[in-house]
Amino acid sequence: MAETDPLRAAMIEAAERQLASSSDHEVATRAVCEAVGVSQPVLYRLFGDKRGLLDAVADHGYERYAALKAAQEQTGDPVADLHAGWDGHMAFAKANPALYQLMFTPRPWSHSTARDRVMDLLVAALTRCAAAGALKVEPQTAARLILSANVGTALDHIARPALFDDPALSHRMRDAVFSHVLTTTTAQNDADPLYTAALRLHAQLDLAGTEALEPAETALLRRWLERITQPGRG
Amino acid sequence: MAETDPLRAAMIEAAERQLASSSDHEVATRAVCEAVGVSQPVLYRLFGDKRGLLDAVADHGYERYAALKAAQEQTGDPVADLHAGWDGHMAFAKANPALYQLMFTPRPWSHSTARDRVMDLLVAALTRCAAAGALKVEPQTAARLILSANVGTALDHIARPALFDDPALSHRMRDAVFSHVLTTTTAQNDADPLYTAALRLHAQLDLAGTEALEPAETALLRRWLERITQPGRG
DNA sequence: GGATTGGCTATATCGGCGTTACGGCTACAC
DNA sequence: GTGTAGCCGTAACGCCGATATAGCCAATCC
Repeated sequence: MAETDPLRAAMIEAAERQLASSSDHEVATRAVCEAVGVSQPVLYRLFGDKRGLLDAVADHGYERYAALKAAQEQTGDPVADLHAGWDGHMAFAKANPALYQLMFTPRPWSHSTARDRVMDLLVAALTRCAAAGALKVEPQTAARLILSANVGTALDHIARPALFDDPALSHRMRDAVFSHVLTTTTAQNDADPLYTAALRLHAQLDLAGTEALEPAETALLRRWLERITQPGRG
Repeated sequence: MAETDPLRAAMIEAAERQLASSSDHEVATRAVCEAVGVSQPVLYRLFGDKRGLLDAVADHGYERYAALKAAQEQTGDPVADLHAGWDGHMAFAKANPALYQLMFTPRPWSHSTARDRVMDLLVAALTRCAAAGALKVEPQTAARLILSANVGTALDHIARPALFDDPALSHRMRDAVFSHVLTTTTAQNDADPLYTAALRLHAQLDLAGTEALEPAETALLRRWLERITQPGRG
């Protein structure tokens, strides 16, 4: 977090600019060096490698992504925030396609944590939904489903020449995944009330904790709840 | 289809081999040339460009993909075939991750038609479902949804260190998307009977055609059906 | 039958890339 | 003042994609 090196930040921004403007989504170390007026060895001292530079660019992209999300998730309704989060994700992908691919497409030997941190954000938003009793599955599982669908839809959007039927596709996918992850809002679909109640309590413990139980007791309770919501782990 | 140039095929296979074995999912034109015993100008004569070679590798990957699918979709039940198709897609991605990314990840300036042809295959499978009255939306829309979800899930699978919970995630996603695209098999969910009947008739016309109407009449009928199933297009 | 010509090949090369060894510079320690 | 340690730029290495050039071989034509 203490990213106070101005030179490092300048090189990251230059790299991101060149990544966005280059026609083949490629960036040359020489170009970013002479863009900020330094020579190549400083790049290798700061980032160690070209991959290190790209990882830093991806992490910087996460910072912007997180800032964009923090400026938006303010509603009291967590499922409304979840819907807005999906649309914000798609907007981010459409606005910065090259950076998006750098962040969310699998790169070999990548040490960037952008994707994992995005998923942490999503898990947090989903935990708030679970605390409100709106989640049918564990937040981790739901997050992985939602993020995968979001990435797939965004990459499809990037690959196409940006045809006309964009938002319809995205919203269709969003509804499809959400309806398999969220409880139906109109009629409280309690197919397995014990399961959903355990999920809800677990999320509440994650969010606020409790002072009524000792820490050891709370930990044991969490394990019991996990055994209810993850029956396969014995 | 008349791909009878053995040298071209050998170079494509060499490139695919090196792509799969290289740690960074990269391939060098020099390496594929000396792997088949020719020099670089023949590569540029045959493929014009490195991108041309990669496009050819991607298209060859589609050939294997299509062969794998043709050897499998034999059941009389089209929705069962659709489920098997999803699982086959995931298996293909798991078996050849580098080739999969080459085929399904957006590359700038790519002239490969692998992704489009995969979607054509999917549209055909979905048209069979629509002819059986099992589809709720147009085959094109359903295909784009399914393919996007499939790619997103497969890339998530590739990015992760291949943890344990693989098939559960994939099948969850599959069920989520399919249930928003297929009619519920247990109870014939005819929320909009006219719409679904129009879809079904359109698919039947695509599959078999009709001799009861003149060609011009059939064409007009198709346009009417499309106006029913795509009310936004005026 | 021998010269010619056109297609195809390999050699050699160019410019650019990622990466690093090396020498010089500055700033501080004693 | 002198030694020293860290930092920087210059220059170079090896690899890559792409190409100009020259040689080869076979078919063709007089």
